Amino acid sequence: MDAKFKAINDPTRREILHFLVNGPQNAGQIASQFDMSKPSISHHLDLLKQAKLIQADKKGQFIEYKLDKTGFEVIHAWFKTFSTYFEFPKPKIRIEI
Amino acid sequence: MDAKFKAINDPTRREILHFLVNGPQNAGQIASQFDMSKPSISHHLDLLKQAKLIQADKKGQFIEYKLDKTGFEVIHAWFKTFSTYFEFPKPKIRIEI
DNA sequence: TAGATAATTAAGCGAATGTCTAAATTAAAA
DNA sequence: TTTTAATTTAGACATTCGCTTAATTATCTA
Repeated sequence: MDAKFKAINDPTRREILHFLVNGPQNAGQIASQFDMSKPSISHHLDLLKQAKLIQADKKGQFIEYKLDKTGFEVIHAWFKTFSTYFEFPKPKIRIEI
Repeated sequence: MDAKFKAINDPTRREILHFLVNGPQNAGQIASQFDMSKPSISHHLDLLKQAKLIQADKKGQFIEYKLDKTGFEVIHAWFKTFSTYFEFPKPKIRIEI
């Protein structure tokens, strides 16, 4: 639990998560999008992995990262504990009969 | 944005938020539920307030705190940017005609 | 097998975080 | 008005965090 909130606390890590919405990327591709050393990005990836917000798949010499539903669901569940206090805006639906 | 993620990163602050789901409480009442000094709790309340996750209402000598929808909606919106990648479990609805 | 490439691990350092005690502020009560 | 109570502000200190460079591990290729 702590690891997940810690993971999303950092802006670089949140940006990594957003990049991965467009599909899996390997560590080098991710790092190339930041003005930051590769070891730093590697460390960020490690924290995201520990939080189960991303998954790592080793593909030969490369390591491919993608979003992991597991961690997101846990955060989402925490968030929903506040829905008794106030409802969040929902997408409108329309039913025609 | 950063302030909100920072605010929910700390376990004490998350616990404060949960206490306030049951209704407003003043600073002393909140502090009494933690094995921690009042100034520390006061500081946590300040960070939650800056993040617009809680609101403060001065009532005479007391200060009453309650949840603030503003901040929660911003976090919720961030979270929803990942819904294109995977859907989160939704409550089932049933329509009878 | 030797060399090059992808990525992580290790070590170190300044900045930010969370906690405490002591002091200050504000409002109620005697 | 003096005292008490509720709360915050200030200052100090240990821990954690995010970053860097250097070293290590693992894999591919010539």
